[in-house]
Amino acid sequence: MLDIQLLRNDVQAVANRLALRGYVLDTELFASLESERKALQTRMQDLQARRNATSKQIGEAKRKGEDVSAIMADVASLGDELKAAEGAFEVVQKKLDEWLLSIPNLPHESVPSGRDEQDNVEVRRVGTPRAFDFEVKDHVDIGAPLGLDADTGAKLSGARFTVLRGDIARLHRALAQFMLNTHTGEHGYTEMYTPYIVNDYVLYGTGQLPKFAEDMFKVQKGDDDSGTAQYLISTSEITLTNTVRESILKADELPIRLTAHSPCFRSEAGAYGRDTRGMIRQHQFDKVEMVQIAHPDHSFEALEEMVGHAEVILQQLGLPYRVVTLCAGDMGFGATKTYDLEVWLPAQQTYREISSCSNMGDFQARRMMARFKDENGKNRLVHTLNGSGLAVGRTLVAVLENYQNADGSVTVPEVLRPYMGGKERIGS
RNA sequence: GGAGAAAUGGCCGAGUGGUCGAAGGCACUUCCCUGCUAAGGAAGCAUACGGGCUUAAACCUGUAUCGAGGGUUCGAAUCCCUCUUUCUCCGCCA
Repeated sequence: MLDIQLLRNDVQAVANRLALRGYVLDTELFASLESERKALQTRMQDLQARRNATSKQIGEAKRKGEDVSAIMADVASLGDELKAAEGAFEVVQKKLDEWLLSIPNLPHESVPSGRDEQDNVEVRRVGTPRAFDFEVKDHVDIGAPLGLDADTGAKLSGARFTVLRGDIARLHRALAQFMLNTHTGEHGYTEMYTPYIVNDYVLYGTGQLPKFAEDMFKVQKGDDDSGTAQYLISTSEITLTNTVRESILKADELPIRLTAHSPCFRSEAGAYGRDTRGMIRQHQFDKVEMVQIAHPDHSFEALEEMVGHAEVILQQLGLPYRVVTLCAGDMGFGATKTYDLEVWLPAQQTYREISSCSNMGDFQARRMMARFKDENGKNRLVHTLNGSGLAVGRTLVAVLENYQNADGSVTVPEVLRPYMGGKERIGS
């Protein structure tokens, strides 16, 4: 959520920044809602002040044993007037809030302009794609004999669900363990285990709601759909970031670095027909997530660091990748700046997203009311960052494809062998 | 699922329908006093939003907030209803 003061002070500047990401800000709507709000709020507060003053008078008069019927008659109609004013104010305030919640974040100055992924800017390439002296297979063909079982997944749950068995299931687990151990052991993150089902207001905090309900899985207890709506998390960014909601942190607690391994559930509405083959795009996938709660003055340094943390995983796994800065038009709703890490997939002869690291600025903090007491004792909003470190399913895909051998086996990357009982290859 | 108890500021804790944004204590900040450690004294110390003033802040002023939402009332922390959470006991359960 944007700071409404920013809009009040200079709507046009905000509109211009938002235009960079292809968002058209309805400045006229804002102007009319604001003037309405102002008039109604002033009126409501005046009435409240009058009510309070009169009530106080009545209290004093009664204490002295005086007759209060005259004053009572005076305020007889006040209650109704006040009720009407409050009602009208709430309607406008709610409209204003909803509108504000639907506006994406402002891109940082360092973000390249552009419409879509065509305009993203490559920052660096690391590692050299391996030269194969045989015909490479994609992960589906390599994985099938090793226990990657899309048919059983479909039988149980439908398209975009996969069953893993045997060594390949273990390799999948090994990847998550390795990532988690690296972030906790080397990068200073605290390991977290969090709920996979969350209340709807939590999703307002991180920005999935109100706009992106169709991307989520909604759940209910038994057949009871009354009460607070609940959703499966689409990323543990949601739970990790919201751990600081509605709290006032101490400045010396920052930055808070949290990591978790969790499943992620996404409906993939609007992705019909895309990446239908294999494990690239699933309704359920595992991810090791990194979240930082940062001091606003240092959040962009923290972003660079976090990208580095994700890169370490790729480097240690020996996977070639590149880093791109997303252009304004390709960034997610709440981001001020985003780097994507893309891993080399030999079967597709291309780099595919495996991690996305974003600085959300104070956008989520404002929605969550997450603050800290600064050096002067003032409460300020924190900045929040999140990044995949990494998407486990896609990392599995990358390992299978990059480490495949001519005989159909797959070499286990060295750093994973301790997690695989010392095994050097699977499927031979 | 059943029965009962509870929810007040950073923390503890008082609160009779009226002068209560809320006693008191702890913690914290500033100052004073005291020749160390310690102790004593004074003041300050919630959040959000509106309006005024302002480049801005400070400041002044108003409103709201005592788990949440409704209601009764001229007036609610206090009375009524619903919900949430926590604790205790019983049942069920990985």
